[in-house]
Order: sequence, then structure tokens, then C-alpha cells
Amino acid sequence: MDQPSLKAVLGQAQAFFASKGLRFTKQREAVTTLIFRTHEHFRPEELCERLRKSDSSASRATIYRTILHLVESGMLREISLGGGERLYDPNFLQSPHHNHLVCVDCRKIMEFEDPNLDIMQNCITRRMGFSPTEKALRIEGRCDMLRLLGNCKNFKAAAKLSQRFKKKKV
Amino acid sequence: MDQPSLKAVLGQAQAFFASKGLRFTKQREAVTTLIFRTHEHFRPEELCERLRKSDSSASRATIYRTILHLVESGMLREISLGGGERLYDPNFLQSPHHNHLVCVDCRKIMEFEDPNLDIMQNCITRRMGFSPTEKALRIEGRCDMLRLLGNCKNFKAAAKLSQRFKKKKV
DNA sequence: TAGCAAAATGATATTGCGTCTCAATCTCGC
DNA sequence: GCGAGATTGAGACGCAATATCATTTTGCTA
Repeated sequence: MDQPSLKAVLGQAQAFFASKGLRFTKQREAVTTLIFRTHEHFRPEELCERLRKSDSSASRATIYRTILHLVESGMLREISLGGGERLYDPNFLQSPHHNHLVCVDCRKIMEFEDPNLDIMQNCITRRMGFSPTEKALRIEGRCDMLRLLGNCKNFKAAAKLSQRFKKKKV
Repeated sequence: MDQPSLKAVLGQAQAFFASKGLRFTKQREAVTTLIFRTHEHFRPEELCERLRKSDSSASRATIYRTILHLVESGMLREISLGGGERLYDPNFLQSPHHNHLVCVDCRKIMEFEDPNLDIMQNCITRRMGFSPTEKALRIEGRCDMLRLLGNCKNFKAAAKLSQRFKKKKV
């Protein structure tokens, strides 16, 4: 799907806040802009960091509150990796039906769509007595980076590389 | 699948520890027993609580360490709900291929198996350049409890109920 | 059996992330 | 301009998980 311009996104956010009788303040706009300017998944604390580095400003409390609002609006969604980590995904505006494939080794996340999978997901959900939501499904796999590294002659180097790889926020 | 006796499970754990040159101490046995005596998903902190109430004992540190070992052994697996919560699932010994359906409202978890889904999962994983793991897949849905509660005449009561429902560790 | 080294434990400190509180500030409508 | 209600930000707080480290336990060997 075409990706909506930042301007359109901000408009949508503003409309949502208005519909709730809330104000679209400078801070909320800054946070929203920061979130939707790129298409990266992010951790709230990262966002705080990024905002601190930018010229705009908003306190941690405000950032967390704004995230909650945006989630409520449906523009932003939480996705959870293992390890109790919480990420947010700003990409549901472009592709409302995408799912996530997570690497169990390095936590890298790939997005994908699959209509057949969606159908099956709905069937199973109903079969179990639940009702389907628009929410994503998550699959785990192995992106094979570690296995490839394991084949290196120099294991030390491989280990180091894999460490760096793990730390990289994907 | 038949569920293995606790004795067999303990034997398997002991064998794993031995294979790693580790001891199967009183504490580790107590933790392992507590985990596999029931088939409930659990939070580490809950386990600490349960152990404190029992006649055996192990410190929090030991409990966390034992959990890690059991995960490494493959007998125990981490499953993640949303909200950064971390649960552990002791049921992969009986049904190695089951998946989880999680209610987005109350976090209730249902286990299910579906060979077709497994096949599709494998296809997608490979298509994306990953290799499949034995790891579970997670679907989200709505168990409809909240919707049903919403139909109550007495909304206050419904809200309270739903709160209790949310708090209940399922 | 005594003694040693490695493994294991447990009390405590520390970290990280998220929430809560509350006084100060802002904004909108009157 | 005024007042009510919304918003903000600084800091306190809570909780889960990890790290540290002195002490204890265990298995092995002399």
C-alpha cells in the first residue's frame, strides 16, 4: 500500500485526539512525528532518547502517555518479542494486515503478509471460541545468522559478531 | 499425547544436568518438581511465591537460574503475552507442537494444535529466508468475556468483574 | 579421611522499564 | 480576564529480573 505522508498521519492523529476531546499539543505532535517519520519498530525508552537528541522536547511521562493514546487510536500497535521486551510498530497504517516473523536468536523482526494465513488464523480463532481481532500473528524462526557465524573458522570472532548482532536493535 | 510421569520428567532433568556437568541439587529438584507437577503456565515470581509456601526452599536467584537451565534443556519454554509479561510453559513435553491463542483483553491463553498451520508456518518461515524452529506460533483474539460483560445491565458490576478477570492469572 | 577446587546457593544491591503523583502551567470557552 | 479542566514534567515509586559476592556444599583425589 502507498505510504501515507507524514502530514496525513499527523492529520489523522489530530482528528483522533479531537474526537476524544483531547488537545494535539506541541509535545504530542513532536512524539507523533518522531514515531511516524520512520517505519522502524521502537522501544519507548529509545524514543525518549531520540527525542532528547532532537530539538523538540517532551518528558518521559508525556511520551509514554502519547504512545498509549496512539495505540488506542489504532495507528500504533504493540508487538511483543520474547524476553519481556515491548516494541511498538508504526507500520499498520500502510499494511493493516501484516504479521511478524521473529528470530529466536537475534530478535530480528521481518514483516510479511499472507492472506491464506489470515484465513486460517480466523478459522482457528473461531474454532477455539474466540473472536478474531485485527491483531497480528507472530511466528518464530531462526534467521540463520548465528548458524552461519558458527561455521567460521575463528569462533571468537564469530561470538563477538553474534554479540554485536544481538545488541543491534533491529 | 500421554503425559509423562513426574518421575520421568525428573529423570530427564537430571540427565540433562548431568550431561552438562551440573548437579541435580535438592533445590533444583524442588523447582523442577514444582514446575512440572501441574501443567500451568507460570510467572517466575509466582513460582517463587509457590515455593515459599511449600516445605522445600530455594532462593529467588536459584529459581531463576534453574528456569534458565530448564529452558536450555528444551523441557520448558518461554511464551510471551503482550504487555511485556513473561510466562513459562511446561507443556511442551506432552505436546511438542502446540501453539497459543492469546486473548487481547484478559490475556487468557488457550493451547491448540493444527498440522496445517504448522505446514504453512514452515513455508512462510522459509520463504522469508529463515529456518523453522520447534518454537510455537502465537495468535491473538478476543475471548469475548468482556463483550459479554458489556451487555450486562449493571455496567459497574461488569467493570469490576472484568477487572477481577484481568487480574486472574490464567 | 582430610583437603582442595569447582559448583551452587542465597542475601543483597543494582538495573531497567514503566507507572504514579502532584504541583505548576497551559488552553479554551465564557 | 477568569476559571475549569486538560496537560505537562520532575521525581518518587514498584516490580521483575539480573549481578555480585561471600559462604556453603559437593565430588574428587591424595
